[in-house]
This record gives sequence, C-alpha cells and structure tokens, in this order.
Amino acid sequence: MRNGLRNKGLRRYDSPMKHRPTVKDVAKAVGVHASTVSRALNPEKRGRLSDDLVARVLAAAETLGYRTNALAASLRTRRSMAVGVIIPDITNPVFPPILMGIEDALRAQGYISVVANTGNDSERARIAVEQLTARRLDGLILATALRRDPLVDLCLARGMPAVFVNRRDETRRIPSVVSDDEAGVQLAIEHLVALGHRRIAHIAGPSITSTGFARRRGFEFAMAEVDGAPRPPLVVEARTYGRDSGHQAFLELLALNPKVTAIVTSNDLLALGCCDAMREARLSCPADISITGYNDMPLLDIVTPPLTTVRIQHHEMGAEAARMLIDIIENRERRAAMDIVLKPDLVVRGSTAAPRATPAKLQLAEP
Amino acid sequence: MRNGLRNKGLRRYDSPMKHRPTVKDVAKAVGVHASTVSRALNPEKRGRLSDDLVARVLAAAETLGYRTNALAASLRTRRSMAVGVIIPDITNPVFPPILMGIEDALRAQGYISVVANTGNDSERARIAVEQLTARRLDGLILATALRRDPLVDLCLARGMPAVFVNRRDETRRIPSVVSDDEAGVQLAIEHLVALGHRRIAHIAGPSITSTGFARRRGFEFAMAEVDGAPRPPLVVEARTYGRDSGHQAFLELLALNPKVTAIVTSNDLLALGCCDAMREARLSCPADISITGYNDMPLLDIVTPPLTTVRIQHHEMGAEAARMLIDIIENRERRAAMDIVLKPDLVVRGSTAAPRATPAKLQLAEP
DNA sequence: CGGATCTGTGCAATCGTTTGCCCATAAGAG
DNA sequence: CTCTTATGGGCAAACGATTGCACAGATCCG
Repeated sequence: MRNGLRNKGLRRYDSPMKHRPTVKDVAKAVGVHASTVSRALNPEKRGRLSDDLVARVLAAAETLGYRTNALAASLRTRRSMAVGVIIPDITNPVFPPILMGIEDALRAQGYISVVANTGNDSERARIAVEQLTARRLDGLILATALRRDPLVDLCLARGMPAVFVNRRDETRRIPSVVSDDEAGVQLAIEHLVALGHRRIAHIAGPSITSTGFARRRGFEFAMAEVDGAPRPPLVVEARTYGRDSGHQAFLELLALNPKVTAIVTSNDLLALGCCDAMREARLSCPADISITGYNDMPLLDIVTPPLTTVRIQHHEMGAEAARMLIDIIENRERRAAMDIVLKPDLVVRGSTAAPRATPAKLQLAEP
Repeated sequence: MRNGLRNKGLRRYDSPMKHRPTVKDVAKAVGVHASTVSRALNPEKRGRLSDDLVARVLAAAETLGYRTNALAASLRTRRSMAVGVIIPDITNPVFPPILMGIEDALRAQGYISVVANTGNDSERARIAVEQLTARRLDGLILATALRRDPLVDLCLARGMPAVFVNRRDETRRIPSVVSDDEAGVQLAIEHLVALGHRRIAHIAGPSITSTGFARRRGFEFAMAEVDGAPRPPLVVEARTYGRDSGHQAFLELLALNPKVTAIVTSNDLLALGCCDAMREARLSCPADISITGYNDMPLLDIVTPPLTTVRIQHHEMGAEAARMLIDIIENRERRAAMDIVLKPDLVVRGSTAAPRATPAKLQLAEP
C-alpha cells in the first residue's frame, strides 16, 4: 500500500474541472500580495492589517467564490484539523452513537472526522491506520482495540496521537475512554442474585477484545462472592460478538451445564442469539432461563422478551475520547496520561425474573 | 467556514513529531534524484527505469520506512483517491449496510471513503460538502437528498462529481442509485389485499425526502387500482423517519379514520412507532391492524410482532453507487448519465394477517 | 531634527510529490 | 567514424497556502 494514491492518469490536467480561485487570484483582484490575503483570511493573524484592507479582501474572496485548499494548507502547516476514527463494524449498533459523540465533540472544536470501518479484520485495520497516517490526520480514535493490539505500536512508531474508545490495550501506552465493564457485569449479577439466581453462567465475548476479557473477569470476580454459585464459574466464550455466535455459545453452555438458571452475556447481540436458541429449543426466557445483555442497543425494548441489559454512555464516551485526543494533539498534556472510566447503569426489562422453584426439564442431552 | 483549517499555533514546528522520511531522503540514500524515486515507486511509470534501480529504491524506501505523503501527492496530482459520503443519520440502521457496500466497492478500486454525518441538518450537510470539497476529495456520494436539494447546486457549482444513493433529487441533474419504491409499496399492498384488506392506510415519510414522496405516490397509485379502497386514499405524513413520529402519526391516522385494518408505512421505524402506539392503546397487531414496514432493518425478526417489511438491497445499492461515482470520476462516462433502480422484495413476517371481520378463510395468495 | 518604534505589506522559502522537458551515455545504422 | 535513436535519469517548475524576515513609511520622543 505504499502507493494507494497514484494518479491513474485517467483525468488529464486539462480536465474540465473548473478553475478554483486561489489566494493569488484574490490577491490580484484586491491588488495586494498573496501573503496579505492569507493573513486577512485568518482571524488570528488579521490583527496587523488595516480593517479596510481586511474588508476588501473578504469581499473579493466572497465574490470570487474563493475556498481555501485544505490540502495545500495542511501540507504547509502540518495540521489537518481532522482526526481518523477506526471502527470494527459500523453495522454493530454500539458504534453509531459513539461515533455521534465523537463527531459532536470534534465539531465543537473545529475538527472533522474521517471514519474507517475495518470489518473486524486486523489487516484492514492496519491498512486504515497507514492510510490515515499518509493523509496526515492529526490523530486517531481507535474503537478496535484488542487486548494486545499491534495498532498501538504502529501509532507509536508513526508518532500519531491516538486514544482508545470503548476498548483499550493492556499495555496502556495509549490513553483510553471506556465504560467500567467489571462494574457493569457486577450490576447484572447483583440483579440476578437478588432475584434468587445462583447458577449463573456467562457467555463471554472474544477474549482477545478488551471488553470481552474485562467483562469475563468482572463476572469471575463477582461470582466468587456469591454463595452457592458454581465453582469454577461457568463461562463459555463466543467466537465473535454476533448474534449467531451467541446462539452457538448458548448450545455449548447448555451442553456443559443444563442447570443454569441465568446467563449474563457480554453483549446484546450475544443475548439475542441466546434467545434465538432458546426459542428453537422451546425454552422460555425468562421463565426457564433469565438473560442479560450488555450495551443497551436500540430496539431492545421491543424485542421478545425485552432485554434486561447494561447501559453504557456511548455518546459521552465518544465525546470524551474526542476531547481527550484534541488535548493531546494540541499539546495540552493535561489529559494525555489519563484514562477515563464511565459508569454503566442497569436497565431492567423482561428477560430477567426469579428462577423457577424446580429447574425446567431441559430437552438437551447431557454429555 | 472559510477557514476551518487554521493552525491554532499550539503545536510549534519544532514539535517532537518524528521526522518522516521523504522522497528526498530515499533519493539521498540511493544516490539518485527525487524524481527517480518517485518514478520507481510508481508501478505505472517504472517502465523506463532499470530493474536494478527500482529494486534498490524499493529496498531503501523499505528500510527507511518511507510512506508517501498523500497530502503532497494529492496537491500535485489533483487526485485524492478518496470520496466523501454524506449520511443524514448514522444511527439509522438503514445506512450502515449501504456504507459497507460503498466501502467495499471503493476499496476494490483503491479508493477510501470519508464519512460525514449531518444529523438530518441541511446546514450541516452544506458545511460537510464545503469541507469535503476543500479537502479536494474526488467525488461525493449523497444519501441525504431531499426532493429539491440545494446540495445539488452546490456540487454542480463546485464541479464536484456526485451520485445519490437511496434518495434522489427531482431535478435529476445528478445520477442516482435507488430502490424501486413504488414497486416496493405495491408489493406490500398486494400482500395485504391478498389477505383480504381493503381499508389500507399509509403513514408516509417526510414529503421533502425523495423516498417519503415516492413511496407515498406508489401507495396512491396502487390503491387507485384496489376495489373497495377508501377514496381518497388514507395518508398521514410523519414528521421524521423516527419511531416517535410513527407513534404520533398512528394516533392521527386513527383519529382520521378508526376503521383501517392495515397500515403500510414508509419505513421500519415508523412501523415500530405504530406498534408502540397500538400497544398503548391495547390494540393487537396483526389481529386488529396489520402493519408493514420498509427497509428490513436488523432485528425486525425478533421484535413483537415480527415485522412484515420490504427489503431493499442496501449493500448492493451502496456498491453500485460507488462504482458509478468512480466511473464518473475517471471519465468513463459510460454510466454518468444513468440512474440505477434496484428491485425490492417483500419479507412476510408476523405483523400482517387477514383482517378480523373477514368472513371467509382467505388462502394466502403469496408466492 | 535625528533616531527609535510601530504598522502594514511584500518577498521568498517552505511543505513533499509529480512530471514535462532536456541531456547524457550507449547502442545501432550507414 | 559520424549520425541517429533509444535508454536512463536529472532539473526544475508546478500544486496552493503559510509565515519568518525585511523594509518602507508613519509616528513619536527627546
């Protein structure tokens, strides 16, 4: 990918693309030097110019329809006022709200975002970082972090400011904004325990992701405190964060221990996958097994059953990450070395209830 | 916004940012001129150089960790190999799959995408177009089109290649890739009619959007053919494409005519909003009223009731739009003047059933 | 009235790549 | 042995904006 940007030679220089007026054209129109125009156009350097001149330049720029060429400006200033956002899968409903938060915060400071979607492919993620670096963005927000993520080294090697959002790298060399996953899982468990559950299992997200790992650890820690809980704790790891992985993990879990009365999942889609599997197995949620999700993605209130889940502050998380990155970019080191951890909430809906007095007759064969 | 890109002066030129090797550094290392390096790095211009030299340049570039500065290259070539995508609301589940289609097709041709989200705000959309133009992107894909959209004039004035996806401008000055909305609505109506419905109403999307308008028109045309249908056709226009707008529109519709037995909505979220309202009103869907959505967004299969809807080819639509745009950018005018219309499908689920009062058992005349 | 201090602008050098044009050297032709 | 004709690469001028420095004229001070 050293040369992703070659002119394919298909458009000639004499292309019909309109000639865009440059700072020189404006200068000519006003009868001053280009540098003067540049200064007049920049509010921060305008001070030393006469008000009259500034007004004339502005007027001329307006009538000519002048727009500054961001490419040229960035090349010269080494600042693009743009940051890249790397997302594993934009179709996962967790990310759009985070993205909105990022955009809102960036816009407030005059930055724009460039979003790259990697489809959970680490090679594509690497390429995305390379491309965004090649375009000289001012920084990167990574929502893709694995627990040990090579992107960290890449960013560090390229001297590219970066922050993690939602996930983070275990080496902690890059600041992050995350939700407190251990606390979130604990909320779910406390809720289930209060309902009377003891045989609570966990369907974990991929352990290479920081969220999957942290939530699992939170589960194991919290369950260690629960009297009468299975030892060791019951955990099945899903292959991905997708609905069908949840389906599959549910079947594995039931094969492992058919007596579970509640499942804490690492993500809403996994939870929905469990519901799919239960429906197929003619089990009822929450009558037979209670299920909790994680993230509180949209529409969870009208699926069947409405899913009890842990809500995280997506928008705020994105906004905080963006603000942090800008601080780093602009050398306000105030926040450069900090991690921000937001608190999650539990949203109780219909997928959790007290366990049956006698465990349901499960139709799945025991191994 | 003439100057979104000013250096805020917060990072000095002597910043600790690593010195990135340039083509000159590579040239020095190999002992040739920078122009030679440039040629060696470009497969298409490599022909006139000796194989040996090319190999040495490549090796030197590799060891120095050279990456071409896309900014500088774009400035010189006037090509950025990047296209902008303007989306009204990324949290609307319709758009991520379209975006994926766009990205996939772009990537296949070596382009990258820059996504801007406008939050349904036409002023922000304008600013986005300005910014992307300022960054000299090669083209724009617009998913925001209103029926009479000022962005069209803006793109045309700036000489910026553009295509519409999912929506389109009525003036038809910009090519588009859309789904056949009239056909889609007709599918829904035929299905309902086959079930025995006659008093079918429509909850339309905002009439300023091309989709809202086209689906409404499709509804009116198709209903004109239905014997025993209300005259004039029953239509309520929702304020936005959001769930609560659907809720509200449903109440208006019922106030207007309490006897409807089926509702064709312009969008899944509107349909879900209707379901919300029905639940509150202790009405049952589909027993009391059948409802169809539009778009087949994710999770519709597990909401209650599972929604009958019109599926459109999101991914393909995005991909086709991207391919079309690239054709235009690269002056292959083959497709420049065409519109592409994809065919929708009906997905029958649980939200539609025979009307309650129907005396005879109606056989499902459905494929 | 000479010199010091401002003010307002122009000059020219960057930023890093690309490419039209020209010029060596070598090879082949006559 | 001289004259073309390829080859292989160097030169320098773009692309468009920014900015340190210089400098002319105006203002001010003693």
